[in-house]
Amino acid sequence: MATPQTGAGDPTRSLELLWRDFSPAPSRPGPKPRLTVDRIVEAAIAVADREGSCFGMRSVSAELGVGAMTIYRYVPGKSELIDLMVDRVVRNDEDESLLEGLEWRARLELLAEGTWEVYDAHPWLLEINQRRPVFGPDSMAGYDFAISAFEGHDLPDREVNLVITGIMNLVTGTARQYLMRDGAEEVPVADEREWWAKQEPYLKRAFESGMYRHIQRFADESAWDVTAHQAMRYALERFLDGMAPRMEAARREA
Amino acid sequence: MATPQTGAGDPTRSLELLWRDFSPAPSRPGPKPRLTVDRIVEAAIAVADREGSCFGMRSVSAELGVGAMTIYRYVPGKSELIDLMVDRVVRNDEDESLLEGLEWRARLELLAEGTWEVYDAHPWLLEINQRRPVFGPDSMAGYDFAISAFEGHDLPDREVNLVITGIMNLVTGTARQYLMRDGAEEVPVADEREWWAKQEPYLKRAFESGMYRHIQRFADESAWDVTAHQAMRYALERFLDGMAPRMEAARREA
DNA sequence: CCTGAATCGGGTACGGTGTACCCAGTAATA
DNA sequence: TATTACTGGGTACACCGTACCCGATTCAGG
Repeated sequence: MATPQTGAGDPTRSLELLWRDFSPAPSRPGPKPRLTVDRIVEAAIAVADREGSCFGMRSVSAELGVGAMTIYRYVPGKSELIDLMVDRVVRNDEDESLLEGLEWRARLELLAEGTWEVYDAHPWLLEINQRRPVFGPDSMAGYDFAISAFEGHDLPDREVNLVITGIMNLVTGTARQYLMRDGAEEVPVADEREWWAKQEPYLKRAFESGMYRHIQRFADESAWDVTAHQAMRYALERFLDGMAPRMEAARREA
Repeated sequence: MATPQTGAGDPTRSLELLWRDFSPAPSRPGPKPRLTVDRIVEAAIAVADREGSCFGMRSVSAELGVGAMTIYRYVPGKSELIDLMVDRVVRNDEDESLLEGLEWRARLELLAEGTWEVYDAHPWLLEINQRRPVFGPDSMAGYDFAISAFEGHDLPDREVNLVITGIMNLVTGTARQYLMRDGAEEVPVADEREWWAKQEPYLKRAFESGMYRHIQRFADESAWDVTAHQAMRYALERFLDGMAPRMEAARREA
């Protein structure tokens, strides 16, 4: 049984670490610290990526080759560490000039694809309670980019907000259904097909029972051949189709 | 730190329990069982609802007034119990005749609202790994109802599937962002407003730094006054707007 | 009726988690 | 050099899911 995470520890502590300035510390007595917060965050991400599901603090310590409790000198607790990991992982070093001249739709698609890629690379993100997000420099930059898609349009701020969260939630929701890894210790159940094969006899019996009238006509086997990314793109495209007339109406007359 | 769940234990065991028939058991030696699977599932749901975040097996035992290990006589483990809870919680006892004559759009909105209500009543659902879902009688009925929305239309099976999962993921994603409870032991951080107030000084400093050019023009305070349900509805309506022309094109000529 | 067998509920214990706490060693300051 | 703040490591605790064992209970067969 995996032990996923709640995220969002003491926000003050997290925020201090997220926005910490890097001015050289005044020289102080005592041994020089062997670690840095950045190295710990980096290591924790590596561990979380590798262990598939959630990670343990002891694993992070081991990754860094230090004692179990040492990292607590740098980071107040696991929740705050997760806040740091989240902000680190959404960092985007792409050259902003590449976006020059992109339409709103292309920009929002880019937003969705970028978010998708992050989830694809770091599925453990999907197990984190993202309610009450703690905004760090990189999450902020992400939101800033999202807003840039609406330049040249007079869509009300409130609606801009709704659109962005809509897209994010759509991507997150789909990613959660398809990308989330199993807990580390569980049997990997080989592939998807085997999973459904196990259910088949029960489902078949259910169909034959005569309840579930509509599902019955749903015979086309290939209906189920949907990749995670296709599902996300389909929902996204329909959503943007629905946005199009509104964006057109809000286009600022030059 | 809460300990959310992975769901999906041994699927065979879960399926056996989900689709167990209720023919009276042949009389066997040994004392009569004091509990039933149903009572355990019911109790576990009550505990999960009350404890806000995830529940412990010992709490379920206590709720039923039995020893810690007793429930393991009825249910193989926590994961399988969760599978049962999920199927129980999506049960819908509404009279199907109420749906008579509803258009596809109204039906899909009903699907979304119903799902939303389930999440609202049982936020712990949002912490469960729903990849590799185990289909029980009630999940099946839910899917059957979803498909019924497409009656009288010749939308390809594959696309029907995409639409349904799209809506479900959209609702789940939004619910996850807004409805998810904090872990039980964490400070409740009172209200939402206090949470953002804590972040404000940092965000303000960030704005003043001059990076984040776009977020800066985003001055309308009321832009953030969005309820969870409004966010869900907005995304849903745009999605359905995008669906409308396709549904129109697929309407079966009578 | 009695006896054997199967099942039940409860208790103990194990390995895992996050982390509070203490202690010895280190290195910059006065 | 003496002081002092700070570091890293180890131990220990409470909690989790649950494997295992044992005595009590109640049926089926003789």
